[in-house]
Formats: sequence, structure tokens, C-alpha cells
Amino acid sequence: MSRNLFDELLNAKSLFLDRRALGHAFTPESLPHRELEISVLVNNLVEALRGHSPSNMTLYGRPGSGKTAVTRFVCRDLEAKGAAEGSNVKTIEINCRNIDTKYRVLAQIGNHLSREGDAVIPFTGWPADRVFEHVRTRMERDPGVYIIILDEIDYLVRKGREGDDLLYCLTSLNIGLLKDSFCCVIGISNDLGFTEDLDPRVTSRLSPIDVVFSPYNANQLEDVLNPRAERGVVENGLDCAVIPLCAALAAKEDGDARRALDLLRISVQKAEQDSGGIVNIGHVRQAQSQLEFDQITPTIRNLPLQQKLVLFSVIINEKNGLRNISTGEVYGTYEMACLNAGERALTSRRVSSLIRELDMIGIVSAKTTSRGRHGMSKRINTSLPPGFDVLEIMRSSEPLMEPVINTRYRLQNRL
DNA sequence: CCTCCACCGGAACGTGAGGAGT
DNA sequence: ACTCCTCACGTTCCGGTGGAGG
Repeated sequence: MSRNLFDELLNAKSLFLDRRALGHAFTPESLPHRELEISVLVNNLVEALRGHSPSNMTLYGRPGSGKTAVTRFVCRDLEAKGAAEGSNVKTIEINCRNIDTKYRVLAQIGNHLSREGDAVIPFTGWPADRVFEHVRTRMERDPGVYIIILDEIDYLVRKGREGDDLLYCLTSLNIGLLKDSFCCVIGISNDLGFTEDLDPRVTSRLSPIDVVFSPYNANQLEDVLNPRAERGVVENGLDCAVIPLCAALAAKEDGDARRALDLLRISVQKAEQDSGGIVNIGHVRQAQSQLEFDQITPTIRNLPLQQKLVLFSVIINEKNGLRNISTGEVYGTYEMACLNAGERALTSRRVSSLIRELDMIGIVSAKTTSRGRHGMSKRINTSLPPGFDVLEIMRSSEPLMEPVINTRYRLQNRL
């Protein structure tokens, strides 16, 4: 009997019970350590069940601090209660990173509210005010409370007028445009300062209620992971150190719960590829470096040429065994690299800024310290995962780097 | 204790690309 | 086609800085 290529993997016993439980989209039965935030939302949104309009809200917090999860969690119960009580409550969630213009957001809302026989609002073509009018009449004909959730709203607002206009429209629905219905806007933002980019008139309408989500700490992340793991992974499938490690690593990344879940999910995957056994901390380490790899590769690939040349100069110095390189040393190498790339070298002032940018992205670390007699300078080191081939990424993404990488460099003598 | 190195980093300005309005 | 505006990227200028070495 010939064996099918997929047999082996299909027949292997999976460590996953329910893979979705470890995904981002999954809404669990409880959200540990977000009780306060939940109660703020519930206290406001309960008005919808009483036939009144809830206030608009803005939720702030770092990525993975539970904003979207809390909102979905609360809205799920709200809709269920509304259905049971016979009051018409509808929630519409829109991610502004994907749907990033006023027109497309309105069209999305309009189509969400359509019944049989309604015209489908095309993805382009109508004037924006006609789309808005459809949204209004569709809300009006079916009296109730409409809750519009605009996730990652900062993306839209940063695009200029677009965000202002949309929010102005949506928030004006409650001020006279709707008679028998209410419309409540919940904005979700990763960026605390995003209202600064907003028209002040919109700001005051949009967020009578602000909720700030603080990042999870390591212990709290464990509480987030445990029930998910129980549901998603086979019994005794995890070494007891796995969850604490995932939690600790994610806590370092600004307490990002998504990161923690990613780590756990990929660890389990790695353990499966390892053919059997349980998930151990080695798998978590593998998962961590894969996540880093997946993040850093596109970042480096998309760096502008000058940035690449600067980064290259840091790396070449380090490859020659130097640590804590100074700005001057980097600049010397950088000038040679520019020559080989056929580029004019930027000023050292500019290169200094570029180094700082690389530091902010997290590819290098640059600390300014005094070297006494030898002046103030940065101490520059790369901070890349071990075994990460940066030069290959640069070579494949930028033809001009080829001659730069192929040249041998004579580095300055150190003092 | 003072000097002085080698750079830091803020501020103001120049330049060219790209978008909006007319 | 035209101006006007904004924005990102770079340059020039310059006061500021912490500690090794005199």
C-alpha cells in the first residue's frame, strides 16, 4: 500500500484540543483582571436595555491589554440580554485598520443594517452623504440602540480629515438626526494621544467616558493563559513551567496578552513538530525566536537604504569582535560603506539620529554615556536574536547592498 | 577641582515629492 | 496647468554634557 504524504501528520496525536481557544478571535467565558473595565462598560451600556442612549466611549490601552476582548465580551451579553428582553440592541464592529475611509466605514454599517430587498451599498461609487442617509434611514425604520465599535480608530484619525468627518457624522446621529433610535460610538485606540489629532468639537462629543486599560503583569497573564490552555491543550500536555514563561516573556513586551497567546500556541505547534512528548520551555524559547524573527525580518527589509547602511556598519564592527561601538566608529565604517554603495554619505548629525531611530525600533541598543577624556558618545550594540542573518535579508531586499556586503573592511584602531 | 574631548540633540532652515483646490 | 500647502528627509549651527586625566 502506498502511503499518503499526509498520513503521518494526520494520524499523529494532536496536543491541541481546541486550537481556536488559543487564537486572538476567541472570546472566553471570563476575562481575568478586567473586572473594573467591564463594569464601566456595563454601567454605561445598560442604558441601551432601558431604551435610552448610552454615552459614547473611548477605550485606550497598549496592544493586547484587552480592549477589544472586553468590548466583545460585554457586547455579546448585551445583545443576548436585549434579545431576551425584547429590546432591539445591535452592535456593529469595524476594524479601522482594514476599513480605513469614511465611505467604507459608512458603507459597512449600512450593509450591516440591510434587510431583504434593500439596495446593496457598493464599495465605491455613491456620494458619501447618500451612504450616510441610508445608514440613518435604516436605523430609523427599526427603532433600537445601535452600538458602533470602531476598533483601532487611531489609524483612521491619523489619516487626516477622514476620521474627523466620520466621527462627526456618527456622533451627530444622536443630536436630532434620529427620532426613535439611538446610536452609540465606542472608539478603541492603541494611542493615548490620538484625540489631539481630532477636531475639538468631535472630541467632546465622542468621549464623555474614557476608559484606560493598563497592561497585564506576568501574574495576571498567567491567569489569562490558564483557562485558555485548559480548553485548548490536551490534559497534561504542558510542562508546568511553560505558562509562567510565556507570561513572563509577554509581560516584558508591555504586557501584551496576544503575545502571550501567540507564544503558547506556537510552543504547542513546535512540540507537535517535535513528534510527541509534552510542551516544554525549550519549545517556548523556539516560539519566542520565531515570533521575533517574523517581526524583525520585514522591519529590516523595509528599512531605507541609508538606514541599512548604518545598521550594516554597526553589524560589521560587531562581527569583528567590537562591543560598545561609538558613533564615530560607526560613522567611519558607514562612510566606507557609502562609497561601496555609490551613495553620498549623510552628515554625522543625521547618522546619529538614524542610530537613535534604530534604537527606538529595537534593532540596536544605543546608550549615551561619557567616555571621560574621550568625550560623550553612544555605546552601540545590536540587539538581534542569536543566529539571525541580517546581512542575507539586506542582500535580498536591496541590490545596492550587495557590493557593500562583499567588501572587507579595515576598521579603525581603538584607543 | 578644573579642563576638555567627542559627541549629543534641539532649533531653524532648505529641498523635493505629493496632495488638494481652482 | 497652476498655485499652495504639508510632510519627510537632511543640513547647518550651536549650546550642552559627564567624567578621565592633568
